[in-house]
Amino acid sequence: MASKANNPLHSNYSTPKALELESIDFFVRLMSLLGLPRSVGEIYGLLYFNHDSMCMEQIASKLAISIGSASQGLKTLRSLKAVKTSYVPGDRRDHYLAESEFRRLFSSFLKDEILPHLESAKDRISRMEESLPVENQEQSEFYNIRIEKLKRLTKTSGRLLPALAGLLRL
Amino acid sequence: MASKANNPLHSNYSTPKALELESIDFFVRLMSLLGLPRSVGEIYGLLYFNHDSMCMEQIASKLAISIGSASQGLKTLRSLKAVKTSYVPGDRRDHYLAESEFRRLFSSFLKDEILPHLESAKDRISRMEESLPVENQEQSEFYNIRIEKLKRLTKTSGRLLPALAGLLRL
DNA sequence: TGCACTTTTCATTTTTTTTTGAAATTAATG
DNA sequence: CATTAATTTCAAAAAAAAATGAAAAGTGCA
Repeated sequence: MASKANNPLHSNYSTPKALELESIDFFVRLMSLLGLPRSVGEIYGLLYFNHDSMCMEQIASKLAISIGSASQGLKTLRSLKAVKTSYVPGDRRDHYLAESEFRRLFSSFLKDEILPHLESAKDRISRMEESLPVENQEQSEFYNIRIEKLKRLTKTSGRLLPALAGLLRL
Repeated sequence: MASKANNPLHSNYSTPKALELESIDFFVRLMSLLGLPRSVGEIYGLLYFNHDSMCMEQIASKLAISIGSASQGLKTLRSLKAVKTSYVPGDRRDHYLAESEFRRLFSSFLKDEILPHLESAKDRISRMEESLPVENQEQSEFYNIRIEKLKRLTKTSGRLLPALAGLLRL
């Protein structure tokens, strides 16, 4: 414990409680908007205002969640590039810091969660075209217009979303 | 039934089964991406390739869902302006058609689901600023930078999202 | 290599969300 | 205005998602 006080890597400042709670609240809501579980938001919210890195056990006990949740949540955050690990000499545990560039988080999110759906949407639209009735003129017209709109939707999304992520240099 | 065959408002064309299934599949996934329940996607997917309007009972029985689900789902779709009702003479039931302009759907979605969160995020950030410690210089610096990033995130989102909805004139 | 510690995995439990369907409400018709 | 049809509501059931925690797997150090 004395070593921690002397270690320049540890500032020993603890986040003010009220700030920490607001932060957790903020990110729980944000992550839930992205369809991510509560625990992921809690972990990121906790790390976001923490000057020092934390190991998994600290995170779990501070948030009063299980180590299973913490492990899963950190895995998700790592895959989103929303946390980075920091090396702490003399400690073999992994230590985590929040990646405060949201752009990374959003662009990984787009890549992981949205783009795969866009891909499969294209396939689905192709299958729709194959299943169109050939006979009736008036009727085909209606179906073609609808399919055209779906194509525009996927095309526009495929262009707009990555551009959006790029704009988010916060 | 003979009256239906003679009624110009009813084209009597039924959507090809394969097309209908692909459509339902497509919109179930899309709606689920927006956090909306399966039944909402099913209903919209069914209506999207239907030339004629359908009443709630028809929708529920075609999709094999309860009338409770159908009622709830249509309520959601109405609030998103994703369906419109059409008047059918001599029938007191409501009849529904898909609104095929996705722009409406997305802009209502933004207004209903996203913007309220942005509002409350602003309040939360204000509270964070109030709970900052006044003492330590070095430490305040860190917190201020983080809070600044949150502000930029909410400001950028508040500008970008409505602009995005505008761009979606599909 | 073997030990001790750390992290991940995953079957089970808990919580949350969605669906159901019957009762209540609303609205149209004779 | 009473009857009947259509729709909504909502408590309960079912399904889906998330959290738990103990066992398994991984990892570094002596």
